[in-house]
Amino acid sequence: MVVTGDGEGERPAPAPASRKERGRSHSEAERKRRQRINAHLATLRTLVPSASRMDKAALLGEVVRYVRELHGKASEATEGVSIGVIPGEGDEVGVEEEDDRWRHGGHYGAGGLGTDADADDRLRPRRVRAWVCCADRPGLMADLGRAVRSVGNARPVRAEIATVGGRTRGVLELDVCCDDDDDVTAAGRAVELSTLRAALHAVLLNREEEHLAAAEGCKRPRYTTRIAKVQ
Amino acid sequence: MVVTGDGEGERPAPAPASRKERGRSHSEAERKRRQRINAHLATLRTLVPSASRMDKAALLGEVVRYVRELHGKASEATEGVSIGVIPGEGDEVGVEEEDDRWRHGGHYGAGGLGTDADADDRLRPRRVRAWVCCADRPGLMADLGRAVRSVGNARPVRAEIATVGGRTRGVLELDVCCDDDDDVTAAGRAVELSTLRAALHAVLLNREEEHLAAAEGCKRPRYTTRIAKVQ
DNA sequence: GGGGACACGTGATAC
DNA sequence: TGTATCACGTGTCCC
Repeated sequence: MVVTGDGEGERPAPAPASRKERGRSHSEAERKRRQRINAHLATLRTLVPSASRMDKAALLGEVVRYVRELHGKASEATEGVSIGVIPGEGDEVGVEEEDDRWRHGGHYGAGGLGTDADADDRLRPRRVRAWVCCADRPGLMADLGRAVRSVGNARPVRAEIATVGGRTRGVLELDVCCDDDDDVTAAGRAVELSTLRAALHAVLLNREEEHLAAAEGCKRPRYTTRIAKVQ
Repeated sequence: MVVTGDGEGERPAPAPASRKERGRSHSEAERKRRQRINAHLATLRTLVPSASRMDKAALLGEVVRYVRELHGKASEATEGVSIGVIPGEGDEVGVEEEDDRWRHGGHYGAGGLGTDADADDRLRPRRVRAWVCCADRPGLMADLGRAVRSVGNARPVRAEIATVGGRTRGVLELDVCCDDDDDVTAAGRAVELSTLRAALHAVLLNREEEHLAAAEGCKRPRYTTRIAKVQ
């Protein structure tokens, strides 16, 4: 407890400026600083998707994830232009869950405080990467969009579509979030993924002869790559 | 100071659980929480460019700016398909620096605490937007990538390339960062930009007759659009 | 009660 | 010297 009297009874008597006054301006400055930080935190809460009603620490974790998500894309674009999206010769469709999440260069201090992100790993939306490679055709984009929407509460995070020589490859990254009381069981997750896979397979099967012919007509390699963020 | 004895001398005697023990576990948990937050903060410090050696509040401000930067790009892509990237009829190349930076919806609290991000505005990487519009041809992507790399320490943040009807437009956004003791003079900045511009001009001039002929051969417009949905 | 999360005031410390 | 930041322990409120 702070002594109620204003006099400097005993003690080393640190300064001529009344100790009480100093303490007051001090705590006031500290309060200012705190609310500066919290203001920025509140701003971040509005910026980062689905970070409302989050713990302060969890919010920061989500911000880390979000920044990594975007930051990673940028450096990926560095390598020329994302060769991963270049379409191959064969038709294919794939869906995979990325659970090797951001384990690069974390360096959470030297000490033993590496357990901070373990708790909310469970509740976090899981990153799913889906791709399809087939002959290009008009309406392919729309079909891919439909495929994405076919799986419930999947948030498209990023999409790349490249078309070269009439062949198209689309790579989608989704956050499949199980916000509320959805089934987070392995079975529930699997059915969502298979739904997405089936939808993409439908996209693949949709190629028609006229489109094939059209693709034949244009031998010249044609790139169209697009890096987009959807929130 | 807390009384050193373990006994509950007088006072309301709050609980049968030794008060000292409770306080210890309490402060311990609080410390745990603190270092959880700080760990995420340290991670953010490594993720956000030029945010090392920054005040905790300033760091968060920078994070806000960074997230807004990428987030803004995302919502830009939302409008259907970023019509800005649709190629026009004439060949052109451009380089411009975006200095109207993120002055939208700041709302840094109502008070006078709006001065925290002013200091590091100078050291921050500047955003450069470069574009080229020409006839499509194989290898255009590679050439653009080369053009980007031709200017030192330029980090590609985002790239869009759209090809329609044989005409291609590529828009690149770069962070030209002057981290260490590089020349931040106006002359130094100008030479970097002109280097980039020259490289892009070389890309533009590279169109050859065979590519033009090839472009004639494929009349069918080829779109690459994007699913977009923003909350 | 017990645990988590937050704001607060305070001592230490750097420029 | 004042004026920043930071970590710490504590009180308090809410599941």
